[in-house]
Formats: sequence, C-alpha cells, structure tokens
Amino acid sequence: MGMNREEFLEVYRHSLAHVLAKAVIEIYGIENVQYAIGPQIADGFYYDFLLPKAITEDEIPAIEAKMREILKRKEDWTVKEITRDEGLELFKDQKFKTELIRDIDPSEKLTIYYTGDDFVDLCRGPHVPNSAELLSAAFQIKSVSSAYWRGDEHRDSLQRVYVYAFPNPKDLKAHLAFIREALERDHKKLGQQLDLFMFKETSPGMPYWLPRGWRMYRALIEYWRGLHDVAGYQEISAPIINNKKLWLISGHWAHYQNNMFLCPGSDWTPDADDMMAAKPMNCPNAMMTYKRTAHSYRELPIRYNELDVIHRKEKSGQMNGLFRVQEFRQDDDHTFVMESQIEEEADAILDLAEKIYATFGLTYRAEFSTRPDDFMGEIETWDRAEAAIKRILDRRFGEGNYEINEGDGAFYGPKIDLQVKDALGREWQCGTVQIDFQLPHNFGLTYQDSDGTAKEPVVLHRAIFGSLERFIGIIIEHYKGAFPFWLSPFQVGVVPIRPEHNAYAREVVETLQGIGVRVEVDYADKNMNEKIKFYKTMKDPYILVIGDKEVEERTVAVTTRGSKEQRHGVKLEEFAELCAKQNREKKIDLE
RNA sequence: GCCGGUGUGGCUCAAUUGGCAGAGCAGCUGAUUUGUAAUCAGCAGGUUAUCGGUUCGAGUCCGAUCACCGGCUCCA
Repeated sequence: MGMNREEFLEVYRHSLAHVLAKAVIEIYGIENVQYAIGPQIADGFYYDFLLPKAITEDEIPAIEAKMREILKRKEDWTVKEITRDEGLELFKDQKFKTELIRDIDPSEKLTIYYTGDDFVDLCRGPHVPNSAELLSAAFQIKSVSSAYWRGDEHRDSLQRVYVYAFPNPKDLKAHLAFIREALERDHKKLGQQLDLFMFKETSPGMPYWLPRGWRMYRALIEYWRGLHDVAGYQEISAPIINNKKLWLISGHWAHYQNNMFLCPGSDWTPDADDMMAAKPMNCPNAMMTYKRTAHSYRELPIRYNELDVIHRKEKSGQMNGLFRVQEFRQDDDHTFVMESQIEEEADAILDLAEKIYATFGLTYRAEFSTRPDDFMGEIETWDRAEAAIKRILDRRFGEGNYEINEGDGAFYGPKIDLQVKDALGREWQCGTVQIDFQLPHNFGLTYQDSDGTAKEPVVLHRAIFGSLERFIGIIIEHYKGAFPFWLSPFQVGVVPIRPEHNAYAREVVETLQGIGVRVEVDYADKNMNEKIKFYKTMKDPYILVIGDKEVEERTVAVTTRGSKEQRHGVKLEEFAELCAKQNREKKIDLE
C-alpha cells in the first residue's frame, strides 16, 4: 500500500470509525441517531453519538457483530466533493454535522465518503476503497462512556464508543496484554496489598499513609531534602490555614475559591472578616516569608523549598487513587530572582530534575507553554523570559525536540512542564517550572538593586515530583511494587527459624538498624515458611534466614527479591556494608 | 458537576425466579518446634455502604444519599 505504519493505522482506524457509525445507525435507526465525530486515538478510535438512551454493556456484542457483518458485505467506499450548501442540505437532519459544516470556511470544498450507498459521512479521508480491506484488521469495542459535544459540559452529553483497533490480531493481542499488565500494576490494588495507604469515606481523596507506606514516603523526602540542602535551598514551613485576607491579595479568593476548603474563624458566613481557608498552594506564604525583611540584589536567588500539606477541593467524580487527591504535598519551591537570573536558575532546576528522574529510571520530555491572550505584565518582560527559556531548552534538548504549546502559559508567566515516561511507556506530568511576574507585584515584594533603586523580583515556582502522592502512585506502577532498595518500605526481613535463634537475630536487626537500614523481623514461635511468605508478599528486597549454622558462624543466609537462589554464609558485616552501599548509591536494581 | 457501573466480615469471593447470609485467607486459642511461598484442630467475626419504600418476606426489586471504579471536563 506504500504507506508507513502510522498512515496505515490512520486509514484503518478512520475507516473502521465509519463502520462503527454505520453499525450504530443500523441498530438504533437513523431517526434516533445524531452522529458526531470519530477520530483516531493512541490505541484505536472512538465515535460519539447522541442517542435516546445510554448504550449499556450488554449491547456491545451486538454492535461489534454488526460491524463485522458490515465488513463482510465488502462494500465500495466512494468519495465525492460537494459544496457547503450541498453539505447543509445532505446533513440537514444531523445537527452536529451541520454545525461542523457551518464552521468550515465557505470557500473550502467538502469531501464526503459513502460506505455502501446508505451511509455517508463528512470526512477528509483518506479511506480504504472497499470494506473488504478491513477484514484483516483486528478490533474490539473497549467501552462506552459519555463525553460532551466539543468537550463543553453545557452542551449535549454524547455516548462515546471506544474501540481498540490494530492492523492484525497479533498487535491487538499484544495491546490487550499491555492493558492487563497495567491493571496488574494498578497502584490502588498494590497499595492495599503492600499495606501502603488507604482511603476512608470520612475524608474522600485524602490518603491515610500506613506504617509501611509512610516509611517509603519518608525515604523519598529524605532523598529530596539531601539534594536541596546542598543545592542552596532553604526549607520552610508555613500555616496550613490562612485568613481570607491573604487569599484576597494573592487572587485565590477571586479565582480559586471553589477549590478551597473554607473554615470559619468564629462566624460561619463566607464574607465574614475572619473566614479562613486551607491553602491550595504554598505561594502566598512564601511571598510573606520573603517580605518579612528587606532584601539586597546580593542575596538573590533566594530559594524557599517546602513540603507542606495543601488541600484542593475537587468536584465529585474527579478523584482517582493517589493520582488525583484532595490533600497532598508538593515538592514545592519558590525562588526569588532578578530578571537577569531567570535563565541560569531555570537551567539549574532542570539539572536537578534530570538527576532526580534518572534515580528512578524515568525518562522525560519537556513542553514549553508561551504567553496567553489574557496575560498580565509587560510584553517586553514576557519576550525576554520566553527567549531565555527557549535558549535553555534548545541547548538541553535541541531545537524542535520539545513541544511548544503556544498561548498555553499561565496569565502570570510562561512555563516549562516535564512529562515523565514510566515502565509501560505511559506519560505523566510531574515537573513544572513556572515563571511569575505577577505575584511578587501583588505582594509588593522588592529588593534593592546595585544602583540603589527598589526593584521587583521574579518568582520561579517549581516542583519536580509534582505531588508526592501522585509521584508515589506513578512509581508504584512503574516498579510494580518492587521498589529499589533505598526506597523500599522495609529493606530487609529477618526470619529466625526457632526461638533459640532470636538472640542472634536481634543482634542482626540492631546492627542493620544502626546503619539506618529499615529492618523487620518476626520473633514469633511459628513456622518459618509463614514468615518468609509474608516478607515475599511484601516484596522486601532481602530476606535473611537465621538458624543454627548462622548463629554459630555469625553469618546470614540471604535471599534476594526476584531470585530463587540463596546466598549462604554471608558475614553479617559484609551484608551490612552491602545495604549501606545501596542506600548511598540508590541504584534501581538489587545487588 | 455530567454519563455509565460497583458496594456482602480485615482481604478475596459465594448466596437459584425475592425465601434460614456462607466459605477460604487473615485474627484469636491450643497442639506442632519446623532450613526456604500456606502444619493441624477449635473459636470468634455481618444492622449485606446509609436512609426510605414495595412485599407475608429484600443482600436480591424501587427511590434518595455517600463512597469508589471507567470515561467527559478540570488538574499536581
């Protein structure tokens, strides 16, 4: 066919979308169906329909069967060019098509495709010449859900039929295996199995961190603090609940109130002067911290990093495990710089981000969002900042090797977003570097420059993990719960075979704890198999078995996670050094 | 917020057309004293998410609420 895989997929998926629409119309009757659009997506395509009632799960097989039946008719596909007016006449009973045609430039010709002689759709093409060509394609309806016409919640709610589609059964099978794999890695499932965190109805979207999960959380924080302490950051912590006066200055009261948890100072009315709100962001308090004293240009950059708990009230139906919560910590920082320091500082942040992602074995890519229409501040300042960011990104990734989202920046400044890619190739937005010309202005921040005048600093908001909660969710799935040594909730599980081995086991535990290793041990008088099974289930990196031989030789018998073999006669000191080394080096794989 | 789905001991799941809420694991008690992923026996554990309705009778049917899941929108 002389096309590459991408084009091939596009033609196949696009053509199958028409077949789906035709099937739905044949089943539900053309008078009951308003068909909208059917674009292709990463693993197939979807098509949106307005129907008298929702499609249920049990109707799916019939739709799929109808699609296959249509393909077997081996109908010809014919393309035709028409005018706008002809289009409006042809689709006069189809309101979405009519709207689409109205939006097209009147001078432009429209193309329509017939599949057989009874189904016609507005489409740019290209398509297969005959349905027979799609007989080898493999597809499966994935699900039905709802979606708004043009993504607008005030408009029609449509039935969206998602379909997996691939050129052959082998590719489809591989994709289904991938989906199964992703389901197995589900962090909500693993979080429960590994006893890391839980949720309760009494505080939706606010995780309880359980003993094992909190150990990991702490390890992550300690790692993060270690890096920032030596990179010139000064960690702060500030009030969780603040009076609305603060939010009035920052602008959150006007623009973010719907996402804030309010609590009364004394009097329960929203306009009371003592109304308080849990902070949804750390920025205002960082501004206050900067403002407590006068600053010289010699002090800049000033970097205030922090890990305070923040709260954002979400509309119901938005929460999703650790990926989307209402209470979380960002690995936040507000760096105050002179405009001339933006480039160097942003570059240093990207260095730090790269180092951190590499520790987890995560690759990443950058996106750059530029000035929106409703921007605030001086256009020249924006231009200089955008040019500075562009220089950094060109240097780091090469021109054209990062995505540019024109006009997608915040109203207060341009931003860089970092998308990390996990073990399954899925992308997650984690890091962000946002330049802010506005907040320092609102808070009246200044520094005294070398010429003696007062100037406004620029603020860089940045996070590298994004939120610790989301990041932990990502790495649970990335590692499938088998964490690197340095990050594991417990790093070593100790199994004394009989009570008479407990004394030496205690010595082993204390030795390892003494060098900061997280050890768990079961001294109970019970079958050793139960103890081993528990530590294996919990995916502890190392299990040490201690019996007569080990007590006598002052050794440990080591089983490494993922390996069937056991290392006998390992000297206790030797094993302790192995642990210390891995905590230092933070390698992903166990030694 | 919207559309669809789900909710039964701590966990995983049963319960026929509406007809006595049940099992395995975990827990507790006892026995077993064990060298690498489930030793044996016994015991206890439930207002079937919550509230209301239909019915002689509701885990099951209807309504509302809450939470969660899959999407839409929004987002770290």
